[in-house]
Amino acid sequence: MKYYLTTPIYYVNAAPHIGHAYTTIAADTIRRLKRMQGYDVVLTTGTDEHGQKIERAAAAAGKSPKAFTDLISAEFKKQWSDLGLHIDRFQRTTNPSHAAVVRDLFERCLKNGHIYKGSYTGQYCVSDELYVNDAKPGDPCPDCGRPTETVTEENYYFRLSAFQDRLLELYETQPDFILPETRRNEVLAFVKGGLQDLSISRTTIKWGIPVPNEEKHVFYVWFDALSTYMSAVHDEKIHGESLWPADLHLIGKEIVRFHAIYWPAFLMAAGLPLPKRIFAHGWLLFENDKMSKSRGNIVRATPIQKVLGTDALRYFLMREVVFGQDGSFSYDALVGRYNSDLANGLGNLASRTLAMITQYREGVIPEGASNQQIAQVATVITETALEAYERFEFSKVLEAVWSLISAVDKYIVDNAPWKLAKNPDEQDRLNEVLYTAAEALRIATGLLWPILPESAAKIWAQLGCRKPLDDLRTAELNWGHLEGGQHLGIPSTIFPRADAKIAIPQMQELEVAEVARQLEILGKKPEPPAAKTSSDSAEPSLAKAITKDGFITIDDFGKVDLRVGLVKTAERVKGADKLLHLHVDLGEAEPRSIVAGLALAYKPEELVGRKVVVVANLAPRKLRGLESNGMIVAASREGDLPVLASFLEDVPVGARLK
RNA sequence: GCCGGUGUAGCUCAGUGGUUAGAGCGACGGUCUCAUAAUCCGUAGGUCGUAGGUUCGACUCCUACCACCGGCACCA
Repeated sequence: MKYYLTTPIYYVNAAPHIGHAYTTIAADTIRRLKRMQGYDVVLTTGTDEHGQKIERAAAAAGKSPKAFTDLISAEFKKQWSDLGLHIDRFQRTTNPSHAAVVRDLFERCLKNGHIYKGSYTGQYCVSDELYVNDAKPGDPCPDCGRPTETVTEENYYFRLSAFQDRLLELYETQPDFILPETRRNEVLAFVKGGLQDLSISRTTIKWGIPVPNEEKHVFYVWFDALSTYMSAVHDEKIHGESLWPADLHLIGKEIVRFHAIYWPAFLMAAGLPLPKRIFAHGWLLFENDKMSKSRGNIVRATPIQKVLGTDALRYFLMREVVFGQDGSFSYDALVGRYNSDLANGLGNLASRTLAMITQYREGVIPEGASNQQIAQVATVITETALEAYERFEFSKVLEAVWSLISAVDKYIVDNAPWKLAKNPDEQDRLNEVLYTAAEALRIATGLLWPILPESAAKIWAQLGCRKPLDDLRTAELNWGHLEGGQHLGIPSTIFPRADAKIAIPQMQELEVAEVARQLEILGKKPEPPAAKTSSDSAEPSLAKAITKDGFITIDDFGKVDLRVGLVKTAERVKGADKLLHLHVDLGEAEPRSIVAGLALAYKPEELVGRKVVVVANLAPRKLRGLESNGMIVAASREGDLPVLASFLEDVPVGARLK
């Protein structure tokens, strides 16, 4: 039986970080689990390399798109190999074999009448390659906040609207198509709300896969990217069984819609088999904050690996985070888990068990009976762990295995083999204790292999087991498979205790170096995180006004009429979380009516009587039916609340800023 | 605004209509000595978000409210 699973293909506008690693580590774990269950497993990952954003990033780095994406794609590939992840296929959207599959998917949909040509005039966000319906010229992008550009484009459209019923039927008949259930409910709500046709081509972009028989069109990112799941295993078979459809798409929760709605609809339209399951995991937070570029709190995997080892990272991610929910990363918690669970728990049990067999039995695992209670415990726990694995409940798997570890620790103390060793009449009992401990350790190690492949292999070898863990099958986790008479391997410490005071600064230093290295590869100069936002976000749409040197002229600035205003009234706008309706005195005949998105940051009463900076000559517009004549100036960073510009000294109402 | 989720010991979480609400980690005390100053044993007195209600009895059921999170809408 084959089992085909995928990670998302990662967008090469950023270098790999712990979030990418989280998904891919989980995929590697599932891959090993399925392997242990006897499947012929294939795991695919890759890189998503097309789009205007990449074109621009490449240009900024002084490289051709191809050279740029080659470089970053190689970074991802290297990251997985550094982390010891077993990747079977690494697919790139720039791979020629991929383009053929995309065109084929398109032509099938076209032939079946699910694609038509239409045209779109409106606002477009270059950064997200997103059409922003209902936006006006100059409006910012709903997603990233960067200014949108006005475009008129002829596009190919996918008739997504026609698939509402079939999608709902899919979710109905296959309740576990989307997991966890909260994600399924969200998708259901979204689809029930009605689906709009989807534009699947772009003429504004050159860097992409050309649409068949078209000069100007290239495929839109999702039509292109999702197809890698098929192109990576195109027409491949294992023992006569086709790899497609995928058994599992492992994704992050931010891309559920594309995988659970668009992708099955594309495949239905093309008359191709659908993937069997989509599992969306949660986000990794940094000390309960969202990790983001603008906060500068993104963590990389490599520094952790270098200081504590890959398995420490894998263990932490799988144990601390409930798979499917958001979880939080911190260096303290990482080192805490490492020391208390890995060093004191698993590592120490291996160490004491092997040491005793070495000292008392010259490194040979004794023959004879084993303790029935421990055997029973091991059997039950193995069952529990395998069931939890089946549901991808990795933290429960680990809890179960650790309860076996503590049962064995207790058993050892209760039986005090060091006392038995001194008594010639107790040699049989000593054999029993040593064998029991070793066999329990073997089973725990086998169960842990999918999550801790490196350390499991070490313990396995130290136990003297020869068979590669990759060939271990779940049936061999039954009690009693350990051979008496087997010679131990060479002992070594698996998880040396870490001193948090040393390890954490070490990781943080390596982190700084890694960030610098990645920035260099991306062709960006290292700069302090706080300064990054402005250069990042401003460039696209100001391009026309900005001169070659990146400066505007005094005349350009003069066009903006900034005035000091006094807030006279402020109230919340009904039905909008973020909006406040203000009346602001600019020294004119009447206070101006201005609607501002400040409600999350300020209470209405905090604003009344406050002096603010107003863009006085902004074109009027209506928001929620309220006239807005101007804009309140506030400092804002992506993901943060706005902070009003204000004055330390008193200034008269109506004064111009220049 | 609509829909959904969460709120339990310092931290991470489990939990059931009913005697004194649990686990792991951390902390403190003790113990063994095979072991990575590890193990093992003992100790932790937390208004089970707030306020009501149903009930003989609620942490567990209902209602309202608060906080946080997510989706959608709105908006930026």
